[in-house]
Parts: sequence; structure tokens; C-alpha cells
Amino acid sequence: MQRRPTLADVAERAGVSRALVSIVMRDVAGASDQTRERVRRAADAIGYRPDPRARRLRQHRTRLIGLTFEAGQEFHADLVDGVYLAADTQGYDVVLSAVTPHRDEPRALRTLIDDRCEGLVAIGSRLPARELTELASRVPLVVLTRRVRGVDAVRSDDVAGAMAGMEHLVGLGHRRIVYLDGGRAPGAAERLRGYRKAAKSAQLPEMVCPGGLTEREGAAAAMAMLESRQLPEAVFAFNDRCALGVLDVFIRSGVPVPQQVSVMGFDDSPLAGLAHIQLTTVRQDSAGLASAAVERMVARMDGVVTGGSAVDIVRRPTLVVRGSTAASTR
Amino acid sequence: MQRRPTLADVAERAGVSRALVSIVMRDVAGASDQTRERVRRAADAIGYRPDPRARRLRQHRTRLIGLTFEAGQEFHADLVDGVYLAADTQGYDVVLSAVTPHRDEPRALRTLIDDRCEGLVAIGSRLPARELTELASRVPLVVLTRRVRGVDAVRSDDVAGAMAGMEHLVGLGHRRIVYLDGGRAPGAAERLRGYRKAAKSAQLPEMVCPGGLTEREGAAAAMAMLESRQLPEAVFAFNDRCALGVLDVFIRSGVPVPQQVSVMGFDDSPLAGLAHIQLTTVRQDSAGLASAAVERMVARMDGVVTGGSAVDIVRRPTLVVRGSTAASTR
DNA sequence: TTGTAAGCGTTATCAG
DNA sequence: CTGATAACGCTTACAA
Repeated sequence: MQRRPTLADVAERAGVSRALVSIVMRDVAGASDQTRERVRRAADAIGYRPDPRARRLRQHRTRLIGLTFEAGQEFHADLVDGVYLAADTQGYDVVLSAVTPHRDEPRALRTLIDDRCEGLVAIGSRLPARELTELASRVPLVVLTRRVRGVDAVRSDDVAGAMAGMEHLVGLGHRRIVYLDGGRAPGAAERLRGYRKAAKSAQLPEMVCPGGLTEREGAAAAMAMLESRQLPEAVFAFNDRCALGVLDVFIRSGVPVPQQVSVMGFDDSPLAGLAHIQLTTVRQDSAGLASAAVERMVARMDGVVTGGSAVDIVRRPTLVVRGSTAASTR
Repeated sequence: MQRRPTLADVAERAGVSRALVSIVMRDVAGASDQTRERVRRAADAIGYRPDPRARRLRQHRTRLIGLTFEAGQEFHADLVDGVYLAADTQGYDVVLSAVTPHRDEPRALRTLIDDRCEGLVAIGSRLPARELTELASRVPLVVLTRRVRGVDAVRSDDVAGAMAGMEHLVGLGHRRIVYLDGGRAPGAAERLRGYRKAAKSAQLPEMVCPGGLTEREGAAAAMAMLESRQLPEAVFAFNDRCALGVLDVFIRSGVPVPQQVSVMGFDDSPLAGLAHIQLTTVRQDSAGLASAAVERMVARMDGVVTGGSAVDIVRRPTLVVRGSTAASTR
């Protein structure tokens, strides 16, 4: 394996100065078309690719956005895709840093800072608000899918989303609606608030159960409902994963959905739309959230935004009605 | 926001040369304990963190392993975690590059090369073998979860895994076993081979259907089976996602699993083990695969391995028996 | 339009 | 053990 060609190699081959090669490679003004052509040819001939490290070392700005996410989470994956896309159109590069079982969030964030990212986007951060504000004081930070006082946040309007879901269920004639809460997960407090608000305004009893995060928890909650005296008319789960657990247990137990019980989720994960599942749910606008986060980030990094003025950007989610919910037949 | 402190700042504050600071920060020999202590204090005091870009620019080696993966795939996430861990213990850093709907694999790989990664690990690459061999000729490359002639590969022994699954089913007394094939997915050809081999040696009829990749395809296949004259005794799906689709359709249609039909998957995804699912499956050793890939990568990068001698490292998967399979009662 | 030279923040070499 | 100096690959004044 050979040494990789450098800018100097291109310069020599093209018979020009390194400065000119630099100008040509960056597509900026300052070189004749003829020279441009010659340099390009030389670069292609030896397979030259500029070294981004050296470039960023020299320039004052790195134009790097650090992004933390949880690998394996489908919604996070959608957001990652959106951030890549939005950053690209804004002329920024993205550095990924995954949070995994063996790599906690502080570590993921630290590596991004060490890599001289100009700003950090944290998807679904689970850090205490105190640590996030401290972090935000040191580097531009945008938190995705969670609200944190004093820190730029971009998230779905979870209150409105939960209320939309409730209005759908109420409109179908349901009154005994169980909500499976998401605990300390990002957005959980807001969705619960939306449920409560809607229940109150429709004068329904509040029926909140813990454990709305995973398939397992949803399944357990459904089991518990089966053992109780009376099934609710509808179950509204904190997320789709939980709703799928509920669905599965009901169907295995011979409880027809939606004839006897309506089930609805939140997120519109890929599974929700499958032909045999048809889960009614609330869709978050991942592309919109991602681009909003990047735009805010860029504004901060470009110095448009000065200091402590944190924003809380909220995007309205949309109700997706499918087959797992229907009018009450009881 | 201030300029970040540099090594020179530390040197000045500690009253020593930059070379000494470098020595201390890298924890190498060549400085007295007293100096070490003083430098450390100065560094901490001003919050100095070395710039990895400058470091890598100067050193000949970057000690960077580039890793491509598909965001949102749970099995990929497990492998990412494993690669992070293994690389860390070997003293290498990992650069992530996700393959997403808006970012294809060639692009993901290209950015890693531009970033001067010394070697590339590609999880579940879908590139044509020709392109992979070409790539491998330019940079150390290890492909995970797929076999490619002439390229270092680390994967599960899919043939053995499928055979183990079949032996389990045959041992339960099943003879009419449908296999849902994974098409061109990594490992699909091997698993099909394993099925065929086992079917042949047990003198069973070969019953192979296409469409074993997603829940949707599994569901469709199950529908088709329900419409046919006679249900098979067991269904062996290419992966868990497909098996879950099968399971779901059967249960909704009132076909008891495993009493009437046994269902088994492949991968042992997180969903498979849920209390209400209990899918019998074949587990891939993600940690073992990841560390094997990294070890091979390091051997190549450190120059222990010279050139065209590609290896095909295979790790045995393990059968995980749960409740979705049982002896034939017919 | 083109070339020269300095510098980004490190590490490596080589004297002292 | 310590310090000066060059070099990594690139960009950017500034001069020609």
C-alpha cells in the first residue's frame, strides 16, 4: 500500500503552486479555467482526495455537527437520516456517536467535543437537565425529542399529539380509556398531560397505568387488564412498541381488536403500518424535527444567536388512523 | 466562547516545553514524576483536551477504524456496540458512518476513507462482490455477516445454524417444514443451504418459499399457507422479523402455535424473547463476531497480514429453544 | 492570475 | 530528563 497522495503531489504533477491547487479543490475564485482544468486532471490522475483533518486544523471552523443517538432505535435512525440530510444542505458535516450498552451518553458526548465539533445534537438525551444546561453553556447544544429548560430543544408537540389521539378515541364513543404511561422517557410527561387534559375536557375517568415503554411492559399491562373485572374500551399506549405488546396479548387471548377493545400507539414505527397490524397511531415528523434542529444549530454556530436565549421548537404530530381502533359496539 | 486551550497553553502555564507536555499527555516515558504532576495540574486547570486531528496529522498512523452500519437495525446495533468495545481494548478509535435512505453505502464508505481510517469494517454490506474486492485492494476491509470471495469476512456459520434449527424441528417429529428464504440478504444463501442439507439427510420434502425478510413478507407467506389445502407442520423463517409476521397471522387466524404449527426464526432479536412471543430461534454471537472482525482488522493494519490472503472467519450460532416450537400432535 | 511563506496543534528527532 | 526545531497536509494572507 502506497502513501496517499497529498495536495503537494497534485501541485507538482500539475506544475503549479500548492495554493492554486487548494483554490481549485475548494472551488473558490482565484484561478483561470485553464489552470483549474489542469489541476483537476492531475488530481484525478493520482486519485487525490483532500485530508479533511488538515483542512479543519488550518481553518478556524470545523463545520462539524456532533450527533448522539441510540443505535437500534428506529425512530432515532429516522432522525439521524434527517440530520445527515439537513446538515449536508447547510454545508456541514456530521460526526456520529452512538450510545450503546457499553458506551454511555457522557462518553458519547465527550468524544464529540474532543473531535472539535462546533455544535452537538443529542437525540433523546437522558442526562439530567442540570448536566445538559452545563454542557450547553460550553458548546452549542440542541436536544431532540425532549424539552429541557434553558437548552435549545426541538420536539414534537406531545401534548397535542396525545390530545389528538384521545379526541379520535372519544369521537369513536369510548369513555373508559386506559393510558399506559412512559415514565421518565422523553415526551412522556407531555403525552400524559395531553391524555389528562383530553380526559378532563370530555369528562372521562382518568385511568393511567405505568409501564408503557416496551413490548414486554405492554404485554404485562394487557395481562393485568384481562385479569381485572372489566376490560377498558380503549388502550392508548405511550408508544407503538408498547401498543404492539398489548395487541399481541389481546389477540392471543381471543379479545378481538378493535371490536371489543381499541388500541392505539404513538410514533408510527415501521411495524405499525403492516397489513396485519394496522395500528392507529400518532406520527412524529422526523424529517421536520431533524431539519429544525440543524437549522437552529447552524444559527447558533454561525453566531446569529448569541447566548442564553434557549428556544423550544415544537412540531405538530399527525394522527394516523388505521384498523386497530373503531367505534364502541358495547 | 473562548479559544480552546492548546498544548502550548499548558506548556506555558506549567513552565515547561511543549514536547514535555506531549510526553505527559500521552503517558509515555521521558518525564520526571514531578514534571508529570505539574503538567497534569496545569492541563486540568485550564481544561485542556488534546486535539485528535492534530495528533493524527502528525503521527503516521491514525488508529482509526471506519464502521458502516444500517441505523435502526437492532442486530447491527449489537455489532456496533461490540466493535466499539473491541476497538477500544485494542487501542483504536471507531468512526461511524450510517447507511440510511438518503445516504447510500458507497457514500458511507467514501467518507470513511476520506477521513483517513486505516481500515474499514462493513456490517451487512450489500455491495457487489466485485466492488468489495476492489475496495479491499485499496484499504484493509472486513465484511461482517456476509461472505465475499477474496475479502476478509466474519460471519455466523449460517449453514450450521439453519441445520441446527432443522434438527430441532425434525427431532420434534416434523416432516413438512416450510422454509421462508431471505433472497439476496447476507447469509441467506447459506441458511437455505443448511435447510436443504438437513432436509435431504432426513429425507424430507423441500418446501422453500420466497419472502423471508420482513414482517410483511412473513405475514403474506402465512396468509398464502392458510389459503392452501394443508398447513405445514412447521415454518422456519430466514429471520425473526419474518417469523413474527408468520406468528401474528397464524394467531389472528386462530391457528394455535405451537400446537398446530411450529414456528422458528433466526437472529434472536430482542422481540423473540418476550414473554408472550417466546420464539424459538438461532442466536448469533454479536460480541464474538465484532471482536473477531476487529482482531482481524488490527492484524491487517498492524501489518501482520500482508496481502491477498483473505480469511473467512465463522462463528457457530446457538439454538435457542422457546415456546413457539413443539412436538407434532397430528 | 499566480507564487511565497507562515501557521493550525500536535509529535518526532535530536541535541544538551 | 528537558528543550529547540522540523514536520504532518492544508489554507490564507500577502506579494509578485
